[in-house]
Amino acid sequence: METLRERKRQRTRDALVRAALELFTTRGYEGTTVDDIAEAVDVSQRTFFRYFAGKEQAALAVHEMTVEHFLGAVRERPPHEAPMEALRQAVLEGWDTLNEVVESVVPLELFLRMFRVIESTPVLLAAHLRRSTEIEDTLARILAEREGLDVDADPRPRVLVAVFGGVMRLTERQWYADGDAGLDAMRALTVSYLEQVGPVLTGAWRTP
Amino acid sequence: METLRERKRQRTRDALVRAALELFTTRGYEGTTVDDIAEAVDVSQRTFFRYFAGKEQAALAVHEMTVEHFLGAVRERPPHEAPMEALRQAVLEGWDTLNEVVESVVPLELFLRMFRVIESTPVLLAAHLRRSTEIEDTLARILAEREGLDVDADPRPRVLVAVFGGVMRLTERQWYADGDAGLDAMRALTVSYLEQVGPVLTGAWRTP
DNA sequence: GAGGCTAGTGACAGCCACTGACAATTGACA
DNA sequence: TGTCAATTGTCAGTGGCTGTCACTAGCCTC
Repeated sequence: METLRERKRQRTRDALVRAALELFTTRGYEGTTVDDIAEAVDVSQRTFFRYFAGKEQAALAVHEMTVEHFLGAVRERPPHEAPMEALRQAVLEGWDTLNEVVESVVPLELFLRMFRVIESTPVLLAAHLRRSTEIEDTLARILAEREGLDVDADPRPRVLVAVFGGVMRLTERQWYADGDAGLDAMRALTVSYLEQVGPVLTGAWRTP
Repeated sequence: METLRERKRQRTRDALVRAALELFTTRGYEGTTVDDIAEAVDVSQRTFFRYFAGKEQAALAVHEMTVEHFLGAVRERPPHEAPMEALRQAVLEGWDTLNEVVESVVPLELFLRMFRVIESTPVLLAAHLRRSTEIEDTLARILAEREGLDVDADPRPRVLVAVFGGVMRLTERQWYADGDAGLDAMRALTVSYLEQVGPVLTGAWRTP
């Protein structure tokens, strides 16, 4: 962020994200046109598309920042932790420090509202899920390297990450279904669901 | 499929699906316009949209039939089976009998080619994944009823299905990555990944 | 500090997915 | 056979997205 040019560019991009999220969370995603967003920031529609590959990308831009944050947390977990525990700690750390990451662009509250728009807008949810599978691939590679395994020869990293990813998406979905829950509720759900994975596989449900 | 009207309608729909899949698998999804498909069947573009809510839906139409087939198989599993085992048997049964389901509309080989187009086309993959989460919700309800549980009070059905779903999506992804594998390879991957879920969670990877 | 270079932008034209409205046609059924 | 309902084609329009081209503004060199 040195030159004036780069600063201006960053400011335009942030302004577009803010305007987009503000509009999406009030008028809805489909109810907002790209022209609306561009007009709110006073740039041309063409310029919007020079910053984002599509309307979706603008909607998911802040989310993407939190993903990078989470991946960083995973990479910095101590090597002695078991793989699943490393993932668990990294997500929890992610929720706990989400505030700082998000607030550099938009208020946390706007981010949470946008989260719900994503969950409730089919095309956004779809894009979010697709991105999640890409993240799973990255995660599998990180874990494989951690454990000194070849991710293409040993299926275990991918299987573990698949299980973890499945539970994370369940967490998001249920957090959304819960209504207007906050980050603390998200954290609690994460803990709760992850600790059920083991027991649930035994299958002796009728005799608790 | 009684009246002439219903038969004609079904024939038009099947023709659209066949034409769509044929074009998608040769020219690619993005490289095919709705007009192309409509023209191939000699109907207007407007008519296409009376049969499908969008280009995506036509691309996923055959897949949707296999989903219904799978859900039926789950519902008919004997009640004494443990939940995860019921899911496991139902998927395997699904792969084994896929042929009969698919061939009523398109050749199996075309379906498999289309499967690869879905996996490699971002917007289609996204739509497919979103549909998968809806299926998971249905599955959780089926399992809950099976076990006499309240799906909203007891998280276990959803957690189990989330794990299962995660592994299934991994299966699809790896099957695609394998290149030009057939249904038997898909079946083998399913078995292999599911039996690794238990061991993988213990986390003692470095001492096999 | 003048002039050239390049990134960023606006304006315009055009493609394609998708929708609403209306008129024409065709099968169903009394 | 005539009426009703379902199906279809045509047309017009919206919105996401892209290519092109000329213009401006920050950057860098001499």
